[in-house]
Amino acid sequence: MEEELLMVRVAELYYDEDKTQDEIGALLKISRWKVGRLLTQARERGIVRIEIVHPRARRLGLERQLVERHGLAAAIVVPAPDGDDGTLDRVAHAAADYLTAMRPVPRTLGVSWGRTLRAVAEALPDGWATGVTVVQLNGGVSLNRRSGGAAGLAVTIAQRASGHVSLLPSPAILERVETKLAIEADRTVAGILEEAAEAQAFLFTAGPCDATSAHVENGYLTASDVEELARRGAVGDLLGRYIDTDGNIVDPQLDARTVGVDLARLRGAKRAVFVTAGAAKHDIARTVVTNGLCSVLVTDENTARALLEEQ
Amino acid sequence: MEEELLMVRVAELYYDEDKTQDEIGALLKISRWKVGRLLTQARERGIVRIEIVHPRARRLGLERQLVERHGLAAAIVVPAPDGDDGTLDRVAHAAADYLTAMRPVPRTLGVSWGRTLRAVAEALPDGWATGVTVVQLNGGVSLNRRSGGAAGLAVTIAQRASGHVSLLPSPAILERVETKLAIEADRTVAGILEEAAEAQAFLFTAGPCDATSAHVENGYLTASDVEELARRGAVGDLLGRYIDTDGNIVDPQLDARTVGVDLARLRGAKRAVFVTAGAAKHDIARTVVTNGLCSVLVTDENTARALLEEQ
DNA sequence: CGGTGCGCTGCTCATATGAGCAATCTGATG
DNA sequence: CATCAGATTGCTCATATGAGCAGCGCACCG
Repeated sequence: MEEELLMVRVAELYYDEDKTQDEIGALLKISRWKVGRLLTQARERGIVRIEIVHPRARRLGLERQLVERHGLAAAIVVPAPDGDDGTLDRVAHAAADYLTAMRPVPRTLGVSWGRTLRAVAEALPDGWATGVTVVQLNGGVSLNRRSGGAAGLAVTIAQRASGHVSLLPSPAILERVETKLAIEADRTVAGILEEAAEAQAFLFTAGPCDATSAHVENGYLTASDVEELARRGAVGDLLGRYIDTDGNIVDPQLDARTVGVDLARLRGAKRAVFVTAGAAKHDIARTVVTNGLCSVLVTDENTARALLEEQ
Repeated sequence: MEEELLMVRVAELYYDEDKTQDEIGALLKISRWKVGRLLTQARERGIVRIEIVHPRARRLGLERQLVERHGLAAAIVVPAPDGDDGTLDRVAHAAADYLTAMRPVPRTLGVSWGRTLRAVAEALPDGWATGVTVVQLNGGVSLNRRSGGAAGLAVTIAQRASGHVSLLPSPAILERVETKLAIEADRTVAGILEEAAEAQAFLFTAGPCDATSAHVENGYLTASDVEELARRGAVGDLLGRYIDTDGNIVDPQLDARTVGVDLARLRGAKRAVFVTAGAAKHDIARTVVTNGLCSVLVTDENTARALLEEQ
C-alpha cells in the first residue's frame, strides 16, 4: 500500500534523522497530525521495531500476564538470546537481582539445589544482603562445605550475605523408609528440617523427569527408575519429590524415602521463589505454576510463553 | 555499571510499557529529568535499538554522508537484509522509485544493460512516467525486442512509460576497429548514438572485472581477456568500457572497438543515475563515484559503507 | 435523488518532553 | 584543609506531541 511506504519515510525521518513531526510534515507535504498518526500506525504494524538490547533486559509485558494468569506475587522474565546460550545465566542474574532487592530481607532463606540454583548463587554479589541464614530444604549430595555440591551452593549464598548456613546432613533419597525415619529422628536433622520449614523465603528449582535429572547423576535413582516415574505420570521433581501435572506425588513409597521439607510448605509460602530456565523444564514449570507451588517465578521468555499459551 | 541497569529498567518502562517519564520517575524514585537523561543515554549507548523493518526502508544517514563526501546530487541507500538475498531487488526497487519520482521527467532516458538494470526495469510500475523515450547507451546483445537481452530491458522501461525506444543495433565490442568505425558510420547507428549522448538522463550499472562479467557471458571477451585487463589495472566496466581506479580507459585499443556513448558524457551529466548492488562491485562502484562518473547513486548499505570508509 | 453512517482530516488544548541554566556535589590537588 | 574544575542534579520555560472532537467527503442504500 502507498500509505505504508509513507509510514516508512516518516519513520525514517523521525527516528533516524531526529526530525520533528512538524518538519516531516512540511517536507512530505502532509499535516503534522497525519505524521503523528502514520508513526503510530508504523509502530503498531511493526514497521518500527524498538528493542532493548541488554543482558539484564526484562519482559515486563510477559511478567504482568504471568502474574495475572497464575495469581503470582511476582514474575521475572528475561529475553532469551538467539543462540539459547546464556539464557540460564540471564535467568540466574535476574533471580539474584530479585533476591537482592527483596524486602523485607528474610531472616532465613530455604534453598534447594541444582545447576540453576548454582548459577543463581554465583550471580549473587558479595553483600547482596546482610545476616541471612541459609538453610537447605532437601537432602544434598556432598557434605563438603567447599563449592561443588549442594552444600557449597548454600554456603556461597550465605557467605555473600555474611550469614550463616544450616546444612542438611542427609542424602536426598534413602534406600529404605526405616533409614529415612531414623535420619529424621536425629536431633540435628530434625532441627534443620524444622528451620527449613519455617524459613521466611524459599528459593528453589525443579528438575525434569528424564535421565538428565540430578538424581540420576548423583546415583539416588537409576535411569530406569526415572523412566518408570515418567510412565506413571511424573513430569519432574521439586525438592526431590516427583509430581504429576496435578501436583500430586507420583510414588508415595519413593516420597517416603525422600528427605526434605514438604511441598505443602511451598504452597502456603508467601515468598516461594521458583527459578527455571530452558525448554526441557517447560512441563515441570507449568506444573509448579498452575498448582500454586510458587509465588514468585523467575524464568526466560520462552518458558513464559509456554506457560501462557495453553488454555 | 549500576547506572546502565537503571537505563534498562527505564527503557523498558518507557518503550515497552508506555509509561510517561513522570510515572517512571515516581516508580523508580528518581526525578523525571533523570529519567529523560537515562533514556537519551540508553539510546546513545545502543541499549535501545530502533529499527525500521521494511523492504522499502532507506538509510538516510548514509545517503547524506555519501552526498557530502562525493559531491553527488543524490544518493539512495537501502538496508541489506541479513541473508544478502533480496538486496538486488531492494536496490532495484529503490532505483525504480527514484526514477518515478524524478522531476522534471526526462524526455529521453539513456540506459545501459545488465542484470541489475533488468531488475530495475522489472521493478518499474506501469505508468511510472508518460512519454519517455528510452535510448540504449551502448551496444547490446540480442536485437530481439522481446524480453531477455539488453533490448528487452529498454523496451520494458519504455513500454511502462508509454514511451518509445531507440535500440542501438550493434554488438557491444567488435573484433576490428574498422568494423566499429563502419558501424558507427551507419546513419541509424550514428543517429541513435547522437540521441543517446544528448539524453536528459542516464541510467546505468557497472560490471566487475572478472569472469562473471556480462561481456564474457555474451562472448564479446574471453575470460583471459578480462584477466589481462585486470592485470593492467582495470577494476570493471561502464557502458562496456574498462577503467582503472583513476577512471581512465585501461586499453584504448579495446575501447576503440567498443560501441556506445563516451564516458565523458556521464561525467558532465546532471542526471547520471548509477545503480549497483553487492560486494563484487564495491571496487568499480568506488571508481565510478570517486571519479564523478555519476551524479546519483543507488545502492545497498554495505556498498555505501565501503564507499565511506577509506580515507 | 436524499439521506445516513463511516472514516479521514485538521483543529484545540492539555500534557509530555527536551534545552538550557543555576545550584550542588565530588574528588583531585596544592 | 581550602580551592576549584568538572560532573551531576533539579529546576524554568519553550516546544513537541497525543487525545479528543467537529467538519468533511464518500460510499452505500432506500
